[in-house]
Order: sequence, then C-alpha cells, then structure tokens
Amino acid sequence: MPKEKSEKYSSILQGAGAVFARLGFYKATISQIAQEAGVADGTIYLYFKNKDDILYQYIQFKTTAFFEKMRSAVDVADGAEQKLRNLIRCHLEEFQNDRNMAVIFQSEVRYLRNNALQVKDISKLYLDFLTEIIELGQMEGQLRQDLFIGLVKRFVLGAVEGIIATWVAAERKYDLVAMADPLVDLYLGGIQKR
Amino acid sequence: MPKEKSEKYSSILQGAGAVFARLGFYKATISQIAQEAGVADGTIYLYFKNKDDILYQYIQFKTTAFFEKMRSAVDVADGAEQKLRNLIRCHLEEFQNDRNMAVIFQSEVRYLRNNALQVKDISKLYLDFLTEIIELGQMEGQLRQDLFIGLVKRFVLGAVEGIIATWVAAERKYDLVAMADPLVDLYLGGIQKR
DNA sequence: CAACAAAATGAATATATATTCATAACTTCT
DNA sequence: AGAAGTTATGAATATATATTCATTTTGTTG
Repeated sequence: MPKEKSEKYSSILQGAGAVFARLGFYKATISQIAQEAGVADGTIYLYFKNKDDILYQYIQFKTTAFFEKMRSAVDVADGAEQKLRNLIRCHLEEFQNDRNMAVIFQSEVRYLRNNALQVKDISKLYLDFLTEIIELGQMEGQLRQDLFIGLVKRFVLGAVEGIIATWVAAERKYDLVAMADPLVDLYLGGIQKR
Repeated sequence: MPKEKSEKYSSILQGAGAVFARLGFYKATISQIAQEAGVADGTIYLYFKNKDDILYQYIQFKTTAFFEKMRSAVDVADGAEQKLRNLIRCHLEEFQNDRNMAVIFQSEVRYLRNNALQVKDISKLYLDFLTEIIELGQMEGQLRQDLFIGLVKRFVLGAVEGIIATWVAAERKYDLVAMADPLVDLYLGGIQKR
C-alpha cells in the first residue's frame, strides 16, 4: 500500500461516490470507478482491500465530516428550538451540497448490514443529538413533558430523510435548505388548528 | 409458461420474498430461491422472465394488495382525523404482518429505479391519500389553512417509514401498530407545549 | 547516472451464478 | 394402456467482473 492517504486515494473515493450514486453499489464496476478516478483498475487495490472496502471507507469518511459539522451546528445555538433548527438546516445543507452522498446514504448504506456497526452508529449518533435537544427543551419548558422520546426522535429523523428522498428523486430542482424552517415548524406545532 | 398463476408461482414469489429479505436482491441467488420455494432452478424460468422480474412481480403483487387495504381503511372512516389514523394504522399493520415485505420495500424497491414507474407510483398513490385527507381536514376546519401540503405529505410519510425502519432493525421486538396513535398525535399537535 | 525502491498498469485468471436446454416425470384424453 | 402434451428437473453453458501479478513507469538516493 502506497504511503498514507494520498491524492490518488481521494480521487478513487470521489470517483466511487459518483459511480455508486449513478448505478448503485452492485451495478458499479471497478473499471468504471477506475476510469472515473483516472487510474488503472489495479491501482484501486493498492488503496482498498476490495470493492466492499471502497464503500465502507466512503461512508466512514463522509460520516465523520458530517457529524463534525452537526456537532458544531448544535453547539453554536442557544436553546432547544434554535439547536433543532440548526441541526435540521445543517443536515439539509450537507446533503444538498453533496448529492452523491445523499443518494448513497439513502440506498446503499443498509447494504453494510453485517459488515459494521457503522450503520447503527450513524443513526445512533444522530438520535443522540435529538435526545439531547429534546431533553433540553423539556427542561426549558418549551417542549411537552409527556413525549415518548423514542418515538419523537424517529419521527423527526424519518421526516427529514423523507424530505431528502423526495429532493433526490426530483433531481435537485428546488432548494432543499429552504425546507428546514417550515419543517421544524411542523415538528413544533403540528398540523392541527389551534 | 405453465397456465396461469399457479401454486408454484406463489411458492416462488414467497420464497423470493424470504431470500431477498434475508440477503438483499443481489446476494440472493436463484438456487437459494428455488430451494426455499421447493422447486428446481429451471422451474423458476417457466414462471419468470429473469431474476429482476421476480422482484418486479413481488413488488407489484404486494403493492396491489397493500393499496386495496389502504383504500378501504380510508374510506371506512369519517372525518380527516379518523381517516388519517386508519391510514397510518393500516400501514403499520400490513408491514408488521409481513416483515419480508417491509424489508424489501425499504431496501430493494429503489433498485427498480429505471425498470418502472412503479416506485414513483407507489409513493404517488400514497401521497394522494394524504392530499385527500389533508384537504378534507382543512375543509372541516380541523387542520390549519396555511399548510405547505407538499411538505406535510412528505413529513407524514417520512415519519411512518422511519418508524418502520427502526422496527425492522430491532427485529420486531415490540408492537409496531401501537405506535400508530401516538404518531398521529405528534402529526396533529407537534411537540411544543401549549 | 546507475541502481534500487515505490507506485502504477492492464491483460490474464479465477470464480460465481444467471440462464438454457436436453431429458425425465407427470397429466390428460381416447 | 399408450400417445401427445404439459410441466419440472438440474447439469452444462455462457458471461461478467472482481482480483491478481508480471511488467513498466516513476521517483529517490549515493
């Protein structure tokens, strides 16, 4: 293996991102990834154990960066409501800025079922942000006390993911980030008339 | 092709459902499906054009039945709120009763991307139920007038799917249907204190 | 600039499995 | 019962592509 995560390592990851997003993990071939990355087929095996490993590392890499951004988006805000708004906006922003990642997270992540704790960890980390925020909101008196937190978390995450799925399917014809505040308004106030 | 959708046709679909759910479409092999269905490999090709076609027909079949149930769940109820509750309960019930279907819909459906309008149609049909219900609720004065319906629909569907995804991942250790009413309460009233 | 090492190449290999098809086992009808 | 038609079988085939590795190219050091 060539020394360290070089420039070629990055090209391959990025190429893989493009091809996986376009064709899905299984239909993507090593040759296509190599071509997209501008390297020879064999070169890929200098940097990655095998095809699975490419996906694994891609997700690893993206996830790490994603959660760092999330963390500071949450930390930077005051109060539960603002923290929630920032979390959701950050989430939508990151996916809007990297559609390949959006597609791959939606369709391919669950392929790693066995391979790694990864997938569960991704959700877990996200859900932990939400727990944190919801409990804060309850302490502040801003949120209802009788919430079934396990359900609320899924409710929130599920809805964001649904919004993203639609955006992906629509081929980015509208501004995803603009959905953030209206969505949070729905979380907070519901659809019922007061 | 043997005459009509015989008994063997059903065994194969069911076997495929089990294997696809367990291993995913790509890792599933024809031999495994044949074994699960209790037929020879070659027999499968008397009933299905190819492997893709098995998945296609599986989804076709399940979707049709699913939407018939949905339709009557909605029709049987009075008023927007009850219709919504029935819709969500029915959705959760059907998936709880057929976990293979739940898994396959979650992970494999989007594989058919090119193959068919199918996928879009599935969502489309569901979203039409929701439009219908929301507009009714607004007429009744039960729901807010200022809703961005496109967003609300995705919000509702996304959240249900998220709940189901969690349940699937948890290996059915709790009652999914019990989530229906608390979830609808969240849709209606939100998480904010009044 | 040799001589060596590190990195890259892409044609050859190995493998897995979807699909076919010659053959066999049942059904049906006279 | 046996001919004709229908359905089922599973071993053989064909193909696709992930992975390897002998060779070439590029980089480094004395």
